[in-house]
Amino acid sequence: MTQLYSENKILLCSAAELDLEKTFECGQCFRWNKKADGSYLGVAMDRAARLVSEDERIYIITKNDGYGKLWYDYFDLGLDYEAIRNSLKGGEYFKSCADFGAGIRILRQEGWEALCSFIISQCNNIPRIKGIVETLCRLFGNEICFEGEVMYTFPSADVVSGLTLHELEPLRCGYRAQYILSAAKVVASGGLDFESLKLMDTADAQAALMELSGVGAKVANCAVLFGLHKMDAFPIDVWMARALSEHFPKGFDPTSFGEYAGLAQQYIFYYARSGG
DNA sequence: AAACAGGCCTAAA
DNA sequence: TTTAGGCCTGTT
Repeated sequence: MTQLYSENKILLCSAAELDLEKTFECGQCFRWNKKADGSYLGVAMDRAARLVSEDERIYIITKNDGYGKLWYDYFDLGLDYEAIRNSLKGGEYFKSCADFGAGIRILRQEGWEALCSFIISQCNNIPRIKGIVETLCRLFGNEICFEGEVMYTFPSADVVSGLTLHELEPLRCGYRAQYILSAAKVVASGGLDFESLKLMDTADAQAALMELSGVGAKVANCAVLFGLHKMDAFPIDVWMARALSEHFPKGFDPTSFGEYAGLAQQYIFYYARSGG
C-alpha cells in the first residue's frame, strides 16, 4: 500500500495545558478512544491522529499533510485555559469542580458532527452514543488509513441527507434517526449554515438550531458550545440540573460566569459525572 | 420484570 | 407557560 504522507510526531503543549483523559472523557466528544498504551486514537476534521503524553508533554502523531494548524485550532491552543480557570469565581463548590477539571479544553469540533452527535445523545448513555456514532461513521463515512488501520471520517451532512430511515436502521438509534435525517437535509440544502451561525450571538444561534426537529434547548446548546465554540453557551442536562439544584439551592445564573460560562459548565458537569 | 439513560414532541391545562 | 406521557433501544 502506498503511503502518500509519512506520519510524524509534533509537540503540542504541556500535559498541564491539555489533559488528554479529562478533555476526551469529559463528555464533549465521542470519537476519541483510549488505547492499551494510554494514548488516545481518534478522527476529527477528516483526519486520524494519536495523542500521547510523555514526560509531561503532549504530542500528536498524525499524517504530515501540512495541516498542523488545524490541530492547533482543534485543541484551542491559542487560549490560556489556566488563566481563565483561575479567573472563574463561583464559591467553594465550584472551586472543587474547577480544580478537578484542570487540563480540560473545549475542542473546536465541526458543527455538523457536534450537532448530529448530540441529537444522538438525547436520552442515551455515553457507551451507546459512542457506539451509534461509530456505526454511523463506519457505514457512511470515508475510509482513511492510519498506522496500518482503517478508520472512518464522520459522514458529511450531504451524505447523510441522501440516506433513508431504512439505511439508518443498523444504527439502532430509534426515534433519533428521523431527527438526524431531517437535520442533515436542512444543513445540506443550505437552510442552516454553520459559518453563519458562528457570526450570531449564542442565543440567536441556539434559537436557529432549535428550529430543527428533535433539537431542543439542551442539544442546541451543546452544538453551540462544542460545534460553534461559543464559550458562553451553558447546556443544562439532568446531571447539571442535579448539581446546580444541590449546590446552588437559591438558584443559579450562568451569566455570572461571563464569556467562559461554557467552560465552567464543563467543570461542573465533569465533576458531577465523576461522583463529586 | 420494570425502570432508566447526558431530551424532545405533542396535547392539555 | 408549565406539565405529563410516549418514544426506540440496550442495559441493569
